Amino acid sequence: MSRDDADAVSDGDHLLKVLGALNNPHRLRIVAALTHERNYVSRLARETGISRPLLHMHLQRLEAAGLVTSTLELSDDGKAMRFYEVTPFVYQLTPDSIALATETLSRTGQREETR
Amino acid sequence: MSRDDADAVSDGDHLLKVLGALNNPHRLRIVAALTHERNYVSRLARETGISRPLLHMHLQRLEAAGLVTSTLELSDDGKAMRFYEVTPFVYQLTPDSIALATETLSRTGQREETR
DNA sequence: GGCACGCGTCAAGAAAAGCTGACACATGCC
DNA sequence: GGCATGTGTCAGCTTTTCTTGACGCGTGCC
Repeated sequence: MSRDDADAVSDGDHLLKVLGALNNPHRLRIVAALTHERNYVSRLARETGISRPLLHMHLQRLEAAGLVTSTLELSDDGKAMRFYEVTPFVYQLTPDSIALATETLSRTGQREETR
Repeated sequence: MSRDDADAVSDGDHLLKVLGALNNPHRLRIVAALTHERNYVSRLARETGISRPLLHMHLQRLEAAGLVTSTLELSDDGKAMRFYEVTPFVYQLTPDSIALATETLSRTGQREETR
């Protein structure tokens, strides 16, 4: 992760990405589930009732926004498993923090891509 | 608006609506602009470079989420003008606050409609 | 080998969000 | 009247986002 100043959002594009990552009921549930315990995708899929391909995509979105992280681990019986866990993020949303973040927002409707 | 406990989000559906309202560069700019000064739509449209129909729609979304409010006023020369201003909202986004809000989230992918 | 369980990806359809260009209405001013 | 400025709405197109149903790959176990 490249940012430690989690509070007071300073980068508009990043804020937008976080908002986009959180703007979905499934993803909120996923964050909630991972807050209780780290988990690997197949199990998380079963517990949340989300299909694997879909869950995969949602996790990607969350990870791209830096809200969760993943690590590939090997279970006792040799299976590769990807574990996800939430990062301890803190974002304060107020008119002022938004006004501030807006100053560092790239042009108009430009959907930012951090490839 | 029906909620005064702006901090600590407790209602999942409401949180989702706020996130959705903020998840857009134009709307962030609008909030920022209104933070500096209240404004009426036509002028705001000129200043932000957003077309009126579009701005209108964005303002509706923001208002529906309770982030801005509007009042219809009459200018000196008798024209009806709709003024918008931001509400002093405060939302804290953390894994825990989200986990909490998730408990009061309506079924799965159900996009809430507060008609 | 066949089955269970993990990982991941792709194509394609369905649904939601974003945006534009009319259009309608009202008032004040020259 | 004609023009400027304000309000609002609607139809329809474009772009994103969401979602599902195949696939492919690998390992351990009976």
